[in-house]
Amino acid sequence: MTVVIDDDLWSAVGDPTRRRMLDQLLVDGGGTATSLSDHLPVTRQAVSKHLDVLGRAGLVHATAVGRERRYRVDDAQLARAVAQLSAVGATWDARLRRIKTIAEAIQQSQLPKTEGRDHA
Amino acid sequence: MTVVIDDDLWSAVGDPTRRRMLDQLLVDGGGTATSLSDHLPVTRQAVSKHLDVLGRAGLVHATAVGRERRYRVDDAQLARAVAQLSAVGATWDARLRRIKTIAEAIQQSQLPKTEGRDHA
DNA sequence: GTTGACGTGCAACCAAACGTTGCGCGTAGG
DNA sequence: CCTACGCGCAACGTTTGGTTGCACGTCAAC
Repeated sequence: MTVVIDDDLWSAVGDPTRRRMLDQLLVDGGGTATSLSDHLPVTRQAVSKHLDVLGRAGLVHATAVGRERRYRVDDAQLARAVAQLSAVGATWDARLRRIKTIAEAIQQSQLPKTEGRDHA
Repeated sequence: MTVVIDDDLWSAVGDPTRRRMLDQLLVDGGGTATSLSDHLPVTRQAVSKHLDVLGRAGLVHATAVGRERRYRVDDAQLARAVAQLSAVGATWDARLRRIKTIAEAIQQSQLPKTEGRDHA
């Protein structure tokens, strides 16, 4: 348990702008820094830097087309990212569920002494 | 579609240190800035600031106990965060699946003209 | 009660990340 | 040729994650 997390992938996906960029790239099936910035509240430069980050995380790949630089999402890598998101989510969900169960058990058995503190 | 995301929740959970703090708090059922910093590679001050961020996001609540400040995870809010994680994951997963399906369809029907570009 | 140790909060400071503007260069197209 | 578009680079400002140092309250032991 305590799923091994790729912090690079997480931080890449952690930024709201980058998430929207990925969304956009998925919907449009690809795009350039300029085309992405058209639909985002940030400048082309900012988008370009984000694309660089996403590229280093392996989430997107670029191909030069004339004077354009066209980016596409790396399906496999995004799938990995999604897997990690749901993994962490599942872990927390499990912990929450376990806590709730314990709480109910304590309430039922009426044990005012047991407080759930195991060690330091 | 395009699930509405609470950027405050996301960014709260986006930081690796904060994720570990939440993990720790869940496992131990609560803790203080000092106790958390013992198991983390950062100082008590840094942890304190993170606790502040988590507090503003509603993910933890503090109760003063003597000279200690004991923090506990807000189950409901963390559950919300988990929901958002899996929501985004599900969205991307769906898009990926759709793309893959389209790609296969194109390959099967052998249409060299259709390129999937709808508009700008 | 005094004294010391522990836990906190506040302030100053540093580095990295996100964002901006301005500039110069290559390339496509009238 | 010359305009306009798309891009990269550099300088700069601001927010964020992190550190150190210090002062204050509280618990406990003497």
